[in-house]
Amino acid sequence: MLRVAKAHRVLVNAALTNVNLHIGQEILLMELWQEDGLTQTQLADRLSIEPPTLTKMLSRLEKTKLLKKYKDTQDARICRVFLTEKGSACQKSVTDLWLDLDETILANLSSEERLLFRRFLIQIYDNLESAKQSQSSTKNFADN
Amino acid sequence: MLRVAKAHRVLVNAALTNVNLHIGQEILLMELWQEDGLTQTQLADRLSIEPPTLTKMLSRLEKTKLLKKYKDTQDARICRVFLTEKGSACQKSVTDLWLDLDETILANLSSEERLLFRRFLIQIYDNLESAKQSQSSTKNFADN
DNA sequence: CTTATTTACTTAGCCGACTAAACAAATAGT
DNA sequence: ACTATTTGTTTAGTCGGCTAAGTAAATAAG
Repeated sequence: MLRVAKAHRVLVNAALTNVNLHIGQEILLMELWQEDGLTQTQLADRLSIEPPTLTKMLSRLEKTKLLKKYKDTQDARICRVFLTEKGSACQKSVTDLWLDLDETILANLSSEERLLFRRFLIQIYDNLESAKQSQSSTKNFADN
Repeated sequence: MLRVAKAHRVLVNAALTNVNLHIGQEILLMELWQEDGLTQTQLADRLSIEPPTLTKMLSRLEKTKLLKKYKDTQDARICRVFLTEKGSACQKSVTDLWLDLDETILANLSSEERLLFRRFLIQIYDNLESAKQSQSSTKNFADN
């Protein structure tokens, strides 16, 4: 599975260089295409990354003028992230690229098989999540 | 699938900190446990990583005294990588950890389902590899 | 009202991954 | 024999990921 993930990563990376993006930046943009003006905390949550990682990514994306950060008017602690025109513009090319890759990945698999594979992935994800839960709870226990 | 890979990574990482290893270092050590004294090129090939990545990893593992590099006596360009006693010693804890995680991942899946899942993964891996092939061949074509 | 705590984000520093470019040693061409 | 090329590794610099520690603003507690 690790090999699959790595091979996938390599292909995504190669495809993204044509759009002048680095790997990881595309899924951040995808969240914004779905909902613009998100808080950094919301973004970090949806991407399952830590806040410091997000800070760096945002500053780089801001440098390439794909997005902008604005302070919230209600709460001065909060920064909201907005797409620029350039950021909105590259949506189609990236989603096309993504759909293409999805199709090559799942070639030679019937729709039943794809569904089954998806079910397995969900099961495994749940297993991992519950393992993480029990792990962190024992850690909290040790803290007392 | 990306979420699964990421969740997996998080758990591996948490487990490895107990053994004082960083993620990625364990699979490098696994290759050496299987065959000691490998060339850096061989190692990079087996890990599917680029030589510069390996150089850094090795220098860090050498700093923590888990392995040593020696120049080949036949060919002065070649460096061969050998485990130290400390490097050999942590084999059991890591493989145990790995087997444990494998079991938690695949919980609630029958052996038939596991086999099927494995088949899917192999199919997808092949798809990715052939896509990479066609991609690099068009690139070579463009170079002429 | 003043202090403590929580919340949102940033900075510093480490690691794995990459590319591009350099370097050194062995081999091939002439 | 001397140059050119290939092969093996390293250096420099970028990016995504993390933790630990810090800052600033909002809220809770006294």
